[in-house]
Amino acid sequence: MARHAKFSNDDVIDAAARLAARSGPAQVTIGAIASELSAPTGSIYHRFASRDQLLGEVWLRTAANFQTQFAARLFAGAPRQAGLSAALLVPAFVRAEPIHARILLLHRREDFLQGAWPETMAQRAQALKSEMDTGLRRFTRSALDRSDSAALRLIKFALVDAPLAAVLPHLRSDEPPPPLVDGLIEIAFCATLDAAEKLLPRRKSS
Amino acid sequence: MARHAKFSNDDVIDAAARLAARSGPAQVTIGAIASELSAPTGSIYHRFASRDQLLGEVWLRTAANFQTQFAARLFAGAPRQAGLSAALLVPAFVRAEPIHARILLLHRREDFLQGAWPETMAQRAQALKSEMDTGLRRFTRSALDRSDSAALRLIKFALVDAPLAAVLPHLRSDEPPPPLVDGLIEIAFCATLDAAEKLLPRRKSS
DNA sequence: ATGCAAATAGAATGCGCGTTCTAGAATGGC
DNA sequence: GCCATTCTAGAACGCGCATTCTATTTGCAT
Repeated sequence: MARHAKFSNDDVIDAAARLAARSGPAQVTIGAIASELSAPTGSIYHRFASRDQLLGEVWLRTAANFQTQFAARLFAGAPRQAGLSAALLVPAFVRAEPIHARILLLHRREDFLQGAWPETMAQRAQALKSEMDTGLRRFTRSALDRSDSAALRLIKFALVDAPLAAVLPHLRSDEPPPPLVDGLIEIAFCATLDAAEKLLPRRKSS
Repeated sequence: MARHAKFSNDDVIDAAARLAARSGPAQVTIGAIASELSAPTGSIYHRFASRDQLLGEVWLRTAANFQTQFAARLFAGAPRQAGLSAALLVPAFVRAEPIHARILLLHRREDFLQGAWPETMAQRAQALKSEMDTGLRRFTRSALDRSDSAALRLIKFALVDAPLAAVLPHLRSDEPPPPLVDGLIEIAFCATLDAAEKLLPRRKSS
């Protein structure tokens, strides 16, 4: 019925993702994507209604990819084991998919879309966020037998914040994190969970 | 001899800093600064040769401010005490000067000046970086009696990366970090230094 | 073969922002 | 009081980029 697309939807997203990972979302101009693909600028708009739609898609696809793996690890086995495995996903993800990792961890969501997100994408972003929130809450209950905000904060530090911190310098220099990084994450994870069990009384909801 | 300046050099930097902290360096346009000051755009250029010069100044002033305090704490007393005190400067700085903290910790240096830094500012930035590097190296020697890269990486995690991670969620939501955050930082700091003393043999330079 | 749907192709448009330019006003030394 | 100097004031310019518009091409259904 019609001419075949030379540049697929994913071709465009991939090109945008490469640019974003390399030099940040601000450098992802329609012109830059076009020349990365050797395509004319107009063709981009046959796939995406606007630059915002495209950049939002880049971010959402990457975030969903990471969160799926994270959630899978978080509930595979005994809490302590599974939690550590989830925490160690962070450096593993950085090594396996440095482009996606740089997109997700090196830039803030607001740098992709400065203004408001298009309605349907805002919903998808919100869905990802609640998914992560309820996952962490569920994990906190199973690991500490509590779900107050202090317990949640501790778990989030052990599972997300500390791994991110350990990996960040290597993301910035764009080199794979050395094995030592996994050690740092494990140290922080164990120390935080030990402290949580020691300091926080169980079965109390402050 | 001449007319008095209505807007001082620091007035301009402060206005730019407020805007950068509130909505990121990309939103710090000359027009935005001007309207923040109720000044005409032209006046900005009587103080700074270009937007790059101004934004660079914002970043450098903030970084120098933080680093001075950090270095002071790092060598005030016994290593373990002093190190913890330096690590805890991070949340203290966020509470005391949220604007400067957001500028320094929430955005990357490259988001302030995308291209190359003006020569003299590049030198000042480099000087700050080496100052921090040698400070950390000196601290590593005094705390662990080593200065190989593994020891340095551990110390940097305990002193910089982990505190940053603990504070980051609160910077994003623009609320002062609760006291619990100091606890997290202390836990990570002590665990990392304990592990370093246990795992790394002393007086070896790998 | 032929027409139409859906692409490619890239020039044209409009806008936002950094920077510069022109005018007018204040200040202090003479 | 007058001049040189340095500011305020804001309009004007030019460039880069998102978006749109006008061809032109392609391939399947008929």
